[in-house]
Amino acid sequence: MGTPDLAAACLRKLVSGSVSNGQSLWKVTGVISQPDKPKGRNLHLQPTPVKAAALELGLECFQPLKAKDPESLEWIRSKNPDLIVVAAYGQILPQSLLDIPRFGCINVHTSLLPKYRGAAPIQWAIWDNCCETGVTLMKMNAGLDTGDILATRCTSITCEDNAETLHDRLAELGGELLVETLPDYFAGKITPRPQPEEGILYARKITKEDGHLNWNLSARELCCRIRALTPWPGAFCFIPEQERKIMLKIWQAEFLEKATSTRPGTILTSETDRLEVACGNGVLRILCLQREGKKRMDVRSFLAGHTLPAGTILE
RNA sequence: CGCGGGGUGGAGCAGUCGGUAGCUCGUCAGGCUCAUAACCUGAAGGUCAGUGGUUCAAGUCCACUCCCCGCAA
Repeated sequence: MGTPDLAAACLRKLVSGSVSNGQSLWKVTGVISQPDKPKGRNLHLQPTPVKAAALELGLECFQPLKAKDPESLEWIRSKNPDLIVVAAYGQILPQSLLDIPRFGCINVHTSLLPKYRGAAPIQWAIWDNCCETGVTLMKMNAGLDTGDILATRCTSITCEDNAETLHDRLAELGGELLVETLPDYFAGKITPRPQPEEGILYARKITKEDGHLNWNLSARELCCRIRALTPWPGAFCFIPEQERKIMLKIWQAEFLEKATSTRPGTILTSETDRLEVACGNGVLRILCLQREGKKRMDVRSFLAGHTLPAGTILE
C-alpha cells in the first residue's frame, strides 16, 4: 500500500527483489493506492505513481476511497496476504486492517524513528539542519508511526542535499532495506524492538505558506528551509513592483557569515552572477531562482535580462 | 472549457501608434596587462514557435495550432 514516488520505488524494489538464486521469496499479489486525483494545468485526473508502477509491472491496483471501509477490508482478505508493506499511503490504517496478514504490516518510514514521526520526515530533517537521517522499517500498530522497529539504515545529509535528492536516496535505501530484511523477518530471526521513549519528534505536514521566506531569520536557517522545501512547495518571496507583487521562487542558495545592519530582505549586491540579500543574521546568496511565469534559471541568466537593483526590498 | 504569464542570434530580456530587429552576457579574433573570470577594439550568429488572414508594408493587428512556465488542485 502506498501512493507517491517513494512508495513506487519500494514497490519496484519489492518486485525485482522477490527472486534470489532462482528461488521465489515472495510474490506481490495486489497493490493499493489512493484514488487518482486531478493534477496539472487542466486538472486532468492523474494516476498516482504507485498505480502507474503497478500497471507497468502487471499488478492489480485497488484504489478505495477509504482503506477502512468494509469493502476495502474485504478486497484485502480476498487476496489472503501473508504480509502488507506500507509506504506513504496517506491514510491511517485501523487495527482491523493491520490484523489481516499473518506477519502483520510493515511500514517503510523515511526517518530514524522515533524522530520525525508523521507526514513530512524528509523535509523536517533538512529544515532542522540535521546531519543524519535514514529509513526505518517498523511493524505497524494503531498509533502514528509508533510501531516496533525491525531495521534501520542511516544516511548523512550534506549541504548539497535538498528534499528531492534526499528523497531519492532514501527511496533507494528503503527499497534495499526491505528486500534485505524481509527474508530474516519471515524466518523469525528478527525481534521487533520498541521505539525509544526519548527523542520523539513529530513532522507535521508542510504547507504552501511554510515556503514564504521570512528575512528576519538567519541566512543559515533560510538556507535549510530552501533546501527542505525544494522542490515542493518551493521557497519563495515577492518582488514589489508597480501594481502587483511578483513571486520569486528560490531554488538554491548559500549563506555567508557576514554581519550586516541593513534591513532584512534588502538586496545588497546585484551584479552579473552575484545576488545577495540581507537577512536577520548573515547574508543569503541566491544561486538559482525562478520568476513567476518564467523558467527556473541560474542567477547569471536571471540578471542578464531582469533588473533587480541593489536596494530593492524583498517581501 | 479552472485563473494567469510567456515563445525574438548560444543564455536571459527589450522592441512604443505596423515602416529593413536592439540590450546584457556568452562565443570567436585582435589588443592592453606581470596577470585575470578585469578592461579596450572588431566579428560571427535571427525563417521573431507554426499555419492562415488583414495591409503597399506584420516581431507588432486578427484567427487557429503546437510548446514552456506560475497559481490553483
